[in-house]
Amino acid sequence: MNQPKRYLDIVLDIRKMISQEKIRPGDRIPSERELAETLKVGRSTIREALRSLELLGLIETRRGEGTFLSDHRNHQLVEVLSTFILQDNQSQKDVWETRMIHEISAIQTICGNESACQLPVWDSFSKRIEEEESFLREDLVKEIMVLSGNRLSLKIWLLLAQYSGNFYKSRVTMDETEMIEDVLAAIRQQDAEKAASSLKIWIAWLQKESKKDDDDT
Amino acid sequence: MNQPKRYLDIVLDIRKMISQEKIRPGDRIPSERELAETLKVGRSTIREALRSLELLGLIETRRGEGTFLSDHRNHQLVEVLSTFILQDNQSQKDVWETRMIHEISAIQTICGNESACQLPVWDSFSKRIEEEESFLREDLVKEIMVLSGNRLSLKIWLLLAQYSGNFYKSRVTMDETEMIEDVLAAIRQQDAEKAASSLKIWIAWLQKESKKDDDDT
DNA sequence: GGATATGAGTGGTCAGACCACTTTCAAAAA
DNA sequence: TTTTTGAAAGTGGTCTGACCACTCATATCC
Repeated sequence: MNQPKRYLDIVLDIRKMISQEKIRPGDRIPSERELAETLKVGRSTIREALRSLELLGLIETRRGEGTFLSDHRNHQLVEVLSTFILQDNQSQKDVWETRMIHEISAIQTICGNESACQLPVWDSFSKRIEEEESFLREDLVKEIMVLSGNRLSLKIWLLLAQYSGNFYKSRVTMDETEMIEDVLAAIRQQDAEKAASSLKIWIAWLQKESKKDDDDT
Repeated sequence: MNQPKRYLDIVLDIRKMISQEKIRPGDRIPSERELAETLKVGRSTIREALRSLELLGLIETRRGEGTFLSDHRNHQLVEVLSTFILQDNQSQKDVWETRMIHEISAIQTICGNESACQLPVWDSFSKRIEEEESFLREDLVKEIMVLSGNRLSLKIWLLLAQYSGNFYKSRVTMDETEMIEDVLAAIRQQDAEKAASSLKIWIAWLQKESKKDDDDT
């Protein structure tokens, strides 16, 4: 009789307890020793359940204080999973493409928002280009991702950026200033269509250059 | 000095070990006692790390046999998470939106591929609608995701689908057959523009209905 | 040769012991 | 009286050692 794992029951018990006791995000949940006693299991079993929930970002533990129901702002789950998922050598192409999916969607979202398009940030990038004061490629794209307002998409994007090699984290060169200006101009004009296509062109160029770098290595 | 949790290090250590030893899905990973000795920590700490990974569906344990690397398809994550996480309106919205980003991108990719658009799968869905033989919403969208050819995007989508509640996993109703037919028709015509907008309309409707369900609960 | 018993190895669970840390609150100092 | 101090209680973090239940390979017996 291969009985189901205790710690999984505990996970459900804790969930039930939380809903019954009306514990809200940020509230403290009973201590490990307390739970062990009321649920009539060993403390280590309780801990296995709690550690699982913690890795999922559902609870938060502070030594000396207790265990708290998380307000699940942090999906650290995604991070852990991705490091596992991406390790089976997914083609670099998929990473670039997927990151681009998020970037294109973000820039289109922004173009639908007038106030976002008229932010001084965009002018500041243009100015830096004019004055030949370089900046990180990532900074510009990150601005777009943040302003899109989708925090989950931003998280995924940040993750993907890590897997895209160092190229994305380096500075813009003279060769690409024109493409970047196209993107910035499209944003100012709130032209979602043009913004998307300009961004695509830039990213495609970046990907090609990035590949060159890889071959050198 | 509030040092970081040991078990989190262990999670990373195990991941490193997996990639270094070239352990593939289905393979056995070292026993708990072995890991405890080589990583120089107590067995209970190892277990906390392993239990976490198990809840994520990354590993699978069989009493008397050992611990095995899973092919990350596990479900129990779904139930636990869906009941816990995402009462937060904003993050729920983000999940839907992000999933849609991937879906729209996938359908556009497909429309650029003639052979994919003329697959008999699409007709089979149409036929089932005509004959009022229902099917799972997820099945149709999953087909789109798979055919897009981006495995990373597919994996992220699968993850997000787990967070999206049960609604996506239920069957299509009469109310939405027209919207679905629009999508299928656009695919057949390889009209990326129309396919994207039709899909958007359907998803928006789904999201609204899903919300109704939540309110009832 | 085939059925059976045994033992080694594995995960599952528990109890108890420290440790490091935080909070609390009463006693001591101002 | 007010402030400071510090001891105690409570918490999570970790380790150890001990069983249990189970699987599997091997040896043993018919």
